[in-house]
Amino acid sequence: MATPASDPTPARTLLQIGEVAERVGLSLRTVRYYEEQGLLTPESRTAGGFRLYSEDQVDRLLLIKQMKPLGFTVQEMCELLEARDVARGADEGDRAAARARLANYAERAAERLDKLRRQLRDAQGLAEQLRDEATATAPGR
Amino acid sequence: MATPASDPTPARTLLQIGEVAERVGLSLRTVRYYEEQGLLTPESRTAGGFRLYSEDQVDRLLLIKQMKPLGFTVQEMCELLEARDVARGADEGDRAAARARLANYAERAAERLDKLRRQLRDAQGLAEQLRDEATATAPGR
DNA sequence: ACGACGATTACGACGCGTGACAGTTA
DNA sequence: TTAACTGTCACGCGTCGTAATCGTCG
Repeated sequence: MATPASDPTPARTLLQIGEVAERVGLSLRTVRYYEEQGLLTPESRTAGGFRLYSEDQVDRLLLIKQMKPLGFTVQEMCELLEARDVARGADEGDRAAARARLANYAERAAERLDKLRRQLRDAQGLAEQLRDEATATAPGR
Repeated sequence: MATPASDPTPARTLLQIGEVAERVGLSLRTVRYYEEQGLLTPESRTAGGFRLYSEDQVDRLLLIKQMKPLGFTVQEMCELLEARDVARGADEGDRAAARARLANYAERAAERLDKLRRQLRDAQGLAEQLRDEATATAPGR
């Protein structure tokens, strides 16, 4: 299933960093930066050292990209993803704790969402107000 | 008019920076920083140099605070506010151009809004997903 | 003259990347 | 050969925090 021990040859296409960056819409530098910060490690490397990424990792990067607007720092995302990994892992004991941490992050995400929503409302009114002022043939005088 | 020459004593309460900062919810430092960047100049100063702000300027600061979430840089807000000032000003000729610029900013604000909305949607799904993973009694196994 | 408040200046730090470069690999 | 990739170091930007030192207000 998720971890097919019966399939020794991982024939899944592995991409190198350029492909990945292009697909996700990040620069090579940024992808390496994220790695440096512990956000994702390439699944493997070529003999020569080229990074090789799986499709899952591309998804992970996309996830990261979606998370940013929530105002999470790289470090937070790092911890969050790590918790998620554990929560999906095999170790029953660790999973509970990891899920708790995940819940914690989920809650924070929800808070950020609310904040975002409020900001959006404010900003919406503000944008309208701007438009009004811009298009008013003559101000209130 | 806007400048009542017949009222020599501007009895409007002027606040000094501490009051202003507290009301708006910014630090003194930030208020001074905004001034440094050209966002707002205190209406006047005491003989000794203390900054004095009008109520209008408090509003302006609140406006600025609401604008930030839209991703405008301080410089952009600076230009925007300046355009607004001119658009409200007396000079008929300048007003047209200023309103055009304002419209430009309004449009950009609208774009940012859309972007915000999209991000919000993404993030919303993401937060749910997180919650699901966190609360799942057992993952898909 | 006292205590709260403010001015100015300057150094620093955090978060998030972005070059630039010289060497290696495909 | 050429394009893509490597690691490393350092830099920049925006947004303030903080502290020192000194002046002002009532």
